[in-house]
Amino acid sequence: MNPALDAETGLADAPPGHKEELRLWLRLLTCTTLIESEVRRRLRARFGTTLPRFDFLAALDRAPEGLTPGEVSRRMMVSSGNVTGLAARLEDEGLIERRAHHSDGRAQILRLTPRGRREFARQSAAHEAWIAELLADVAPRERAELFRLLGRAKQSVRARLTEEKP
Amino acid sequence: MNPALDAETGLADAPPGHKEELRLWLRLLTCTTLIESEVRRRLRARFGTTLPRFDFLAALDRAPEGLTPGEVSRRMMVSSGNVTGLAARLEDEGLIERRAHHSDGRAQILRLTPRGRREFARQSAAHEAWIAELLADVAPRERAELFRLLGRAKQSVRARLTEEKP
DNA sequence: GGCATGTAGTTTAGGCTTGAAGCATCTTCC
DNA sequence: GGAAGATGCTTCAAGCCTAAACTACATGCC
Repeated sequence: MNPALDAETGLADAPPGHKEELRLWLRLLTCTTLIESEVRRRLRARFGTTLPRFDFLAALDRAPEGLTPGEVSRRMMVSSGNVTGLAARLEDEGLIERRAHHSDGRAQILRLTPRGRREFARQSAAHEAWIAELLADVAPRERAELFRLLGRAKQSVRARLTEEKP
Repeated sequence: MNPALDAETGLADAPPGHKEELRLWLRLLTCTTLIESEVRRRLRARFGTTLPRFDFLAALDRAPEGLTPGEVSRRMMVSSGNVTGLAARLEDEGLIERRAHHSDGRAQILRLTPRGRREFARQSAAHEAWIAELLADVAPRERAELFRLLGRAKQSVRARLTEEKP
């Protein structure tokens, strides 16, 4: 796969149709960055934790029977090496625990400890309220439309990704 | 199981409207992450560079007179300590150069070198094409609407941020 | 069984990122 | 002029993140 490199785009003053997609992408990125860094700030200030840790607990919270590190890696969309490090820290803090997999000798099962579950419940409630607060000025109808259009974008991107690794 | 947790999503109870904002946020984050990690992958594969470096060059490319590190920090929305490190690496690679500020003894001016400008032009053309490619399935009308709604979201978030630090 | 191939996790080197502490310089206000 | 505070930048410690190399186990095929 080779995205048709537009010959005319080489110079700064070239105004091809592409510019619009670029502006859309930059705005998407700005929105995400603004929300994400505010959430990081608050997680740190209120709970002394970080977004990756929060996301990790969230993944486990949704799977009461536990998850393998590989599954956590896929759900969080991060590398498996990253999961190894995060899991070690969370285990040290007593928020998660490891068990051997019942049938696969290579795998493990990670689960929230009772304390991890309690901690996450507190954090999660606050987190949900923060998001609602930050997006309060987007009317319900606009939110629904935004959600739909983002779904479209997601689909568009995913189609291009799977295309090139068959 | 914690009775305060919703059985389906594992998320804590909250006033009814909140779930929707959360789903919107998660989708926004997924979209951004998908595009961003694909762009990182391609920048690495094709140009042996990284997204922060690319963004840094982009900021300087838009300012022919050069920028102070502080200005770069604001435009990239990253900490000033971060800019220090990136600038050092880019200077080592000969892509940017530093000059003393004409009037402020504390400040500097960072500018692209000719080589930096050439490098960025190459990368930028490819980057723009990638974004257009990834978003190709979003129709022009949908793109415009998405852009507008994201503007609304951005505005909503920003209003909440400035609110609390007067 | 036994080899080839694939998959699950870990390790490692290197880069990115932040918040906080620190230094130098600038600005303001007396 | 000079003190007090603000601003620009760097340094530092700690954590996040990835790709690539590696180990250990599993599975398929003969």
